[in-house]
Amino acid sequence: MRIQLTVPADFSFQETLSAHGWRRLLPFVWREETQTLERAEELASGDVVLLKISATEEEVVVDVQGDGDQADITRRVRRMLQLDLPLSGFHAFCLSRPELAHLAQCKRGRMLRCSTLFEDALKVIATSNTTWAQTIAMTARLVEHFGAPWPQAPHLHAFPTPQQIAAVPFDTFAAKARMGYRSAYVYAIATRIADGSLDLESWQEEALAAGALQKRLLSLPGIGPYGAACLMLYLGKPEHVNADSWARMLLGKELGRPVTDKDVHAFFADYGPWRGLVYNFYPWSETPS
DNA sequence: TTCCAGGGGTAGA
DNA sequence: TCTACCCATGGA
Repeated sequence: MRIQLTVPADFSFQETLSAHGWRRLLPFVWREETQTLERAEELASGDVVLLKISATEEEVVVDVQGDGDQADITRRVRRMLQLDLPLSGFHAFCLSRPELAHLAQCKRGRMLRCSTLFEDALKVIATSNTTWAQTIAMTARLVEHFGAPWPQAPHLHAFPTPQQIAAVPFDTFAAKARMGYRSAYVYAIATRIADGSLDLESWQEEALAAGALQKRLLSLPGIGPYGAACLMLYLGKPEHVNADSWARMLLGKELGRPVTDKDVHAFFADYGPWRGLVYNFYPWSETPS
C-alpha cells in the first residue's frame, strides 16, 4: 500500500527530521542513501507494519509493508511530521527579526515526533540527566525487549505500548531496560495508562490552554520543567524554553561566562510566545563540537 | 576513582 | 519560591 499526503507550503521534510535527534532513536531508522525514514509501527488494531516515509516538494509518500488500517497509518504519519501544525504565525514572527528571518525562508519550525505522546514522553525521560549515547541505548532496549516485532522481519520492533511494558514485572522491566532511576518513572506512566487511570493521548485532543497542559505534563513522574517544555513544543505550545545543559553551554559560549537556567530563560524572554520554538532553532554563533 | 551527561523528586529553609 | 542533595547508568 502507498499513501500520499499533500503537505503545507511551509513544510520541509528534511528540516522537520533535522530539528532534533528523534530520527536517531529506534524504532526510527533514517536511510541516508534513499532519504527515507523507516519505522515499524504497531497500529491500534495490533497489526504491525513497516512504514517507509519519503517526500517530494508537494507530498509525503508512505510505503506501507504489511496490512494495516490506512486511516490509522495516515493519522500517525501526520502526527510524526506535524503536518497539521500551523506555522504561519511563527514564520511571520521570524521575518520580523533579522536574526531569525532565515528560519522562515528554510521552512524550519516543525520537529519530528513519535506516533504517540506516550512514546515522546518516554524518550524525553530518556534524554534527562544522561548522554545522548545512553539515550540511544535506553530507547533501543525498550524497543528490542518490549516492542512487537514486524512479522516479515522479526528483528525489527515497534515501540512498546503501555500495555506491553505493564505486562512484565517491574524488576524484569528495570533489568532489561537499564534506564536507572528512570525505570520507575517509565513503568509508572505505562502502568497508569494500562490500568485506565491515565489517558495521556487524550490530552492532545482537549485544546488545553498552555498553563493547563503544562500542569498536567508536570504531574507525570519523571517530567519536570525541561521535559514539559519539550513535550509542549511537540504539542504546538512553543511558549516554554526547554532549558538544558546544551542551552547553558551554548549561551555560556555566547556570553563568555557560566550561565544558569535563569540566564537561559532571560535570554529568550524577548521572543515572547514563540521563545520555546526560537530556542530550538536559534542560530548560535558558535556550533559546539 | 571521580565526574557528569540534552533533569527530576524531595526535604528543608 | 529557592537551594542542596540524591538518584541509576555508563563513558571519559
